[in-house]
Amino acid sequence: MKTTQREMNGAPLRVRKRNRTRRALQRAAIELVERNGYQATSVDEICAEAEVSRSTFFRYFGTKDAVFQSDLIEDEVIELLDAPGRLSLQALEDRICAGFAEFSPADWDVERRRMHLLQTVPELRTSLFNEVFRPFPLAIRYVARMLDLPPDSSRVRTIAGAIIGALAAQRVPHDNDIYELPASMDDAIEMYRSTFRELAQILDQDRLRPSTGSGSADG
Amino acid sequence: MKTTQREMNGAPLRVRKRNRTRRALQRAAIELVERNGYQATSVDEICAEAEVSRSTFFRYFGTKDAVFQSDLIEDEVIELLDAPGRLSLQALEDRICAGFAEFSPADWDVERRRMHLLQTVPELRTSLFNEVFRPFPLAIRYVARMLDLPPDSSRVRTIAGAIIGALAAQRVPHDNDIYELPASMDDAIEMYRSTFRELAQILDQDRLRPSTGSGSADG
DNA sequence: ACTATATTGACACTGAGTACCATAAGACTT
DNA sequence: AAGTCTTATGGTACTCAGTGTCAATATAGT
Repeated sequence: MKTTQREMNGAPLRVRKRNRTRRALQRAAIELVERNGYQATSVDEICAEAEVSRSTFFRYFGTKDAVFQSDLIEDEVIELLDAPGRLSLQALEDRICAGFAEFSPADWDVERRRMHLLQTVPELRTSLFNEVFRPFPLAIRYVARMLDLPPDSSRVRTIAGAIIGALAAQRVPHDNDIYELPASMDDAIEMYRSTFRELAQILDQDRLRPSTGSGSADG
Repeated sequence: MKTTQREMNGAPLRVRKRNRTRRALQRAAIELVERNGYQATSVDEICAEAEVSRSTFFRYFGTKDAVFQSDLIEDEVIELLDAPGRLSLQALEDRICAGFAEFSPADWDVERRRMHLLQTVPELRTSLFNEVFRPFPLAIRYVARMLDLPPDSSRVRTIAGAIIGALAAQRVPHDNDIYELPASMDDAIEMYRSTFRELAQILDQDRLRPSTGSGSADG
């Protein structure tokens, strides 16, 4: 048996404390910015609210806006999408939605408020960009495998871009509108599935593979 | 006649000086960052190189990274796309490419180096994001008019997102690849046209309009 | 209890961005 | 050509984000 001092709850105390500090900072940051705005909230105030020192903040999050980046998704999704298996738009949809299923309701609440901030606070556009385009290489690989084409081919980039763009379109504000995330996870999943249905409709799936002779110049 | 002190060259001296200062700062910034990197280049150094004061820099560009944002495109393109006329993917392509035609070769050289920085310097991802999604509201309006659907409909968002995404895919780096802009404007235009051809192929244009009865739930 | 290591807090420093004011330079008037 | 209004510029002083270092503390394993 390896467990020496660790409590029964899975992870060792150090790790649990680390996670607690991390979440405390994230929650404090979100609440303060919701209340007072992004500019008006200094890192010092966030630290005071979370009861840790300035140094600690920057040790956890390299920058002020990093505290608003999600750390829930992605890692599992990446494994999920790179894993072997059936390759199709439908399978892609299923795998993405499966990723959501791991959210706890509490996580989802934080996630919603966080996303709301990303959309409304201009200074956080960077984070929004990262979240939108982080899946891009992933999409490239997936589409390339799906169509059995090289990942750097023009067609693969275009299709992957179209898919990412269509999904992002649900999250990127245009003009001054903002798009609230759905209240429940189930609604969120339904939103994604709905987008995929749209996508499946507008894509000419019979012609996704190159029709051998279109002679595209491949910039 | 309104011209009193102004020289013969069109714009008044003030405006010409302003443009000169602006371009001097942009050129200095690009050259310094190309040489020493983004972090290692301070605003003070850029000012020294361009021979203006710090205050002036921030009066021209609110932030350090704003000096790397393009001010050549967009305004004309917006008018171009919002203008009445034939509405189709082909027309969209033509109008976008027409926007490029206004670049001078010197402009294009700066533009290429600028875009290269945007792709390689992580700190400039924000700018890249802005450039990529600035046309988004425009695309929404255009697609809505093209399909005669309300701009906030789910289908319009999805299609506009797919178009923007496909175009952006040519410019957004994935993994560690970077994508050089074509050396000549003509090549650039050809790259865009090529992407539009791909897009036209993968989109099922017969089904872009809602087929009256697909009953999509519209998140 | 003892030791090694991870975590934290405090301090000092650089650079981005803001506010304010005095001055210089362009634009228009007579 | 001088006078005046307006706008662009430079300088100073300030706040806050972000980095580096070091000593102090808390935890894990023995």
